[in-house]
Amino acid sequence: MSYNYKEIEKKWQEKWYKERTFNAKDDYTMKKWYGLIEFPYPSGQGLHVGHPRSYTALDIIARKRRMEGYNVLYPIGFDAFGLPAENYAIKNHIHPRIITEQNINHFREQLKSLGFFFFFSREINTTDPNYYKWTQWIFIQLYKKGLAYKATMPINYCTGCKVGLANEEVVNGVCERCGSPVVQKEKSQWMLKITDYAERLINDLDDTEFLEKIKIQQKNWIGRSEGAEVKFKIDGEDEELLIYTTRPDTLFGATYMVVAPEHPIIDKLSSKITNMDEIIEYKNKSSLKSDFERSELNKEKTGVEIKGITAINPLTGKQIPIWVSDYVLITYGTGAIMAVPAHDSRDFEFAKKFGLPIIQVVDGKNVDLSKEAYTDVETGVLINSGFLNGMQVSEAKEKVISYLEKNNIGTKKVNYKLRDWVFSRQRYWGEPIPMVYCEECGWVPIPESELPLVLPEVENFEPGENGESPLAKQTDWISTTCPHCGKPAKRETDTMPQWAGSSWYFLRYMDPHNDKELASKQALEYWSPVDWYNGGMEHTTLHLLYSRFWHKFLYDIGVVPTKEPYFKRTSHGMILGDNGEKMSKSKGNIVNPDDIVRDFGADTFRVYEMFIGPFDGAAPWSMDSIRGCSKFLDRVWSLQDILVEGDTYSPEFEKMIHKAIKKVSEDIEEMKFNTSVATFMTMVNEFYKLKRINIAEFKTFLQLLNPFAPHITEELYSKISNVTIAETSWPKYDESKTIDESIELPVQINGKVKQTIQIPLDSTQEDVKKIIEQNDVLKSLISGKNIIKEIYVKNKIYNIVIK
RNA sequence: GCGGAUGUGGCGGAAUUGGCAGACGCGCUGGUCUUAGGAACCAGUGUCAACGACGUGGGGGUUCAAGUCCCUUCAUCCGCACCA
Repeated sequence: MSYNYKEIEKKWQEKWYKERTFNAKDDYTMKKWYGLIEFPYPSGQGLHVGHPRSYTALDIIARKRRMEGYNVLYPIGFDAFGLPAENYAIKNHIHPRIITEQNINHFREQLKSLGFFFFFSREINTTDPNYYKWTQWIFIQLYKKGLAYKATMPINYCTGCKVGLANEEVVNGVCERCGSPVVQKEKSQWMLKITDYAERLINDLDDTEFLEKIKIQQKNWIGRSEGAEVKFKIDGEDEELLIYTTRPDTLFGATYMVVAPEHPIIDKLSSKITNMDEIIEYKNKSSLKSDFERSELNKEKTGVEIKGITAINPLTGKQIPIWVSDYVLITYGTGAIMAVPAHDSRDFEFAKKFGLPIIQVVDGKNVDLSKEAYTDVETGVLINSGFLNGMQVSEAKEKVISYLEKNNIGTKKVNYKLRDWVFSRQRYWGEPIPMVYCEECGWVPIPESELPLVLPEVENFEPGENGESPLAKQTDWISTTCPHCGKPAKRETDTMPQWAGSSWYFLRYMDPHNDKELASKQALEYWSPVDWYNGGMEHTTLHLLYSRFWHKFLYDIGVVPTKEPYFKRTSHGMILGDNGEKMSKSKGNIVNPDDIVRDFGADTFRVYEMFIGPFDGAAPWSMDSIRGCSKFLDRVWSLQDILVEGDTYSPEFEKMIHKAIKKVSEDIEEMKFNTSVATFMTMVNEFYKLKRINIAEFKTFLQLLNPFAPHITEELYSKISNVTIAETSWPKYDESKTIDESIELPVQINGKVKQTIQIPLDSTQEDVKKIIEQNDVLKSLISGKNIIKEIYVKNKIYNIVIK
């Protein structure tokens, strides 16, 4: 028989959200716990079944923490700027604000229908001027500290969205959002100097409890490498070519140089270059290539020798040719390299193709330089390398760097793959960048007293022809006066990227209605840092890195009290369609959360998503399995039919309950929710086996299950108690009562289990042996055989080796 | 190419330090009750030539004992990708 989940869930949700049961307390002397999930983008499709996986997980932890006596903060909000609303606005001529508001209302109802512990009283919305006032304020602080700057540089330009993108938003040469090709375009952009924080963004990971794979991915993304910068003289000129290398030890093997097509030396020495036409042609060809084409063509190297100039290898003194090739990137290192074809596979390939000399400088076993480069680092001995001969690679690196530094031809240098953050978007639906351009004073931030700089109302949301922001057409709004000199000036028309609002939202939750500061000092002191942040792996190199950067900056200017925003970061796996593929409209395998709540109830939905598999892994949806969870809750409901009196655990169940408290308590901390649910199911099976459960047992069981299935458990609890589960304390277990006095010991003969015998806990080998000798089956197996060895591992196993 | 994972019944998945492989759920088989069953309950369910043997992607090794440790190999997924 099914319980009436519709009525019960509605009843408890009304109580929770109307009475604001979950609000954090303002008592800053209590121990606190701040749990955070990534706030959703309120898309028109509504909630996805993937959202509740993460939300339920931290909801469980939040509810447990509250029962453990913590002052809990588990907030929710909406990351509501973004392209889908804007694109919808362009198509349907509805203001994005209106669509966003509708979507948020829909999302909020959906979230409430799942009974989350969220504090809707603290709800935030990144598109609310009272919120983005502080996003703009942070930008101005960044500007004041020189961390926001305008630069004209080649940017990734999406031909579909007509907007500049950050490197992180370009996937396989196409736009992450719309899939259109991305090309390079020169544009004046606001940039944020995240590279200044590269070292700290790596090092401070040590102070956090992020999952190891998250730390590794961030470190790889930042891409720190140690090496040297070396100056190569241009023969007969007063010019030098600066290169970066991680293998300064191989300098004697540098037989040619390569510069990126965009390298300034080409223009600088154009009068000396004899094949300028050829070079220009090559430059043009490579600038037309999109990122996608460049990586597509990465098998076949192209390039042109720059004739008329040569460089001098500073160690050998020999003249070496300079080439231009797009396998060297202007954006990394110095945009120029020394090529050591013997020990770098790209240089090797290039040298082979163009017949350039290959000189081996590191000796190694089984090296065949006619086939491939020998790139094994840190092993091998230097040869053909003058004063480095005979040294190990690591030693040679040190020696050559000190030689370079002494002779002023090079320095030790650390490089990063991370680049500065392109912060401008030529779009309407984003935070206006609070800057004014004055012919006299240059860029000037608007006075902080004028914040927020509100988005102007516009009629037309289409981007301009030349990739201009829609705001560029708002001449009234653009015209202003310079805050510095008072002369006529123009506002910046670009807006901020979607990552802006989400880079600090967790701070606003601490004090969401403050109109004097982004949050009060006391609130920041008390709630910082976020204790536990769960989100998707896809945000590891974008949102997570950006927000750590902003937070470190806010720490530096004394706004926030901690170096790191998040103490612990975990991630959830994706929920796939029932065919094992990612849910998508085109595949027709989308599951709508509303349907699940309607057909099975929120509690079943929550329990199922926790039972579906290991939290960290991808898991396919299964309508059959969700029925199993529905059945389980029906059986929980029917436990009241076999309920008997009793205010202590009965002897039959005492062990099981203590063990379950331990197991579930530990599982929740380790996010092993699936095995917790299995524990609940086993318990219910046991109660039905004896056809009884007493009130004490029932109460504990309901408390343990409550974070997973809050509605049904509160309803059942209300029938036997006049307090709610939320007001009770998390059950405690007695370690001694989780241990059995008598255990089943497997006995093996030659490693195969033949019998299990009952023995008292902690029996000695002699005692166990006596029992074995009285066992007929074992006796007959051993008799007449030669016992070679007997192994007894206390309370685990007894193995007899016979011949 | 580099980095990160994963591989266990028909399916989703369990399994402290190496110590009874397959918990829990789905599905399936048989039964009970029912006018009926996409309901409930009971029993069974790794494989096979079944009182035994074999079984955690494949091959090898260490060990009294390996899903777990070591070597090697294959497959799949994810992230990055000419980063010097």
